[in-house]
Amino acid sequence: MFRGANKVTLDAKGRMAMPTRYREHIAERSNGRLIATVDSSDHCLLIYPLPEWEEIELKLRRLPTLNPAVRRLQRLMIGHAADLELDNSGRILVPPALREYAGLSRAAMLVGQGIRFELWDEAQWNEHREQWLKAEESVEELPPELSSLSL
Amino acid sequence: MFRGANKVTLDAKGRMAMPTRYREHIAERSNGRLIATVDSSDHCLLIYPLPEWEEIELKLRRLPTLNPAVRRLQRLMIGHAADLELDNSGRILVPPALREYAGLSRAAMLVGQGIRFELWDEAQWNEHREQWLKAEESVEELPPELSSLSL
DNA sequence: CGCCGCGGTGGGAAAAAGTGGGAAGGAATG
DNA sequence: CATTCCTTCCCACTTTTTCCCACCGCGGCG
Repeated sequence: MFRGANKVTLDAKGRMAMPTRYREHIAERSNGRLIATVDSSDHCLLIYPLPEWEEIELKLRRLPTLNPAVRRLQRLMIGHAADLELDNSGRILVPPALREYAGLSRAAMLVGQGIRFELWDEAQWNEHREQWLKAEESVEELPPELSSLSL
Repeated sequence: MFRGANKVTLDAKGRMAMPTRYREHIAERSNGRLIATVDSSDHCLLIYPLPEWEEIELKLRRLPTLNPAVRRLQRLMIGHAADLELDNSGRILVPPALREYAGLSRAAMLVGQGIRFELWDEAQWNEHREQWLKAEESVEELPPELSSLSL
């Protein structure tokens, strides 16, 4: 499982060094193969080991093609998915189109989220983080999914 | 499986280079033979390897012929299907009628969607993409197919 | 306090992919 | 039957991408 927020940098060619503590797990889980795609609700990227992504893709493809909401989600997620591979130095090359979508320049945050990572531009990550904290403070009514949660 | 968005160009003769990473799969799956047809709901083209298309065509032909919506879909999809073949340089020649339907000039996007590709005029792809993203932001009520999805 | 090693970073060279042009073959029309 | 136009195939050039190597900095250990 991937956890924790890591400060990472993208070099001029768009390469990002995967923090070493994840490399072994990725290597044995998926032979160094990852999939990056866009997050449809925030301007950040989602990065999955290949096997995990394939399950997601299957779920998406099984949905009815002629439903507009389904089609939209398929186009965004499958349509923007890029194959990535760890190179000999443990880096991945983030394609220009995805970099642009997430507003990635040099300073970025790689955030572990269980089966996947999220990759944020560092400044945007910090902004959103502030907002999430504020939102939690001023919560009055919890949605039913959360009201019975024990943490 | 096909995924990801690829910037491609149609040259003056209407030829499009298939990105190399897909070529091998297409070559062994269908011997380089593809079918292009129109998308009935958006002005883009759908491109299938021949075996996949044949299944789709079968599904379409099995539907009740007297239903007007069925008839319409059959006429659009089967009626516009064109045989394509990868040439020695890995390019396909997109017929003028289909180019016109999708408003294709020079800059285009080839978008992997599982068993098929979608081919969009680049400008139109970008416009639609903006709209889809906006729609995702302002989602209030998820359709039942999506409400329990975990990605 | 210094040296050794690993992780991170950058740049350069070789290979491959994309693009365009040209020539040859075939079909259609006058 | 000949000429012209269109299509298809092939070759060569340019640009991009990928792979590899070297350097730098920090941290740990002797």
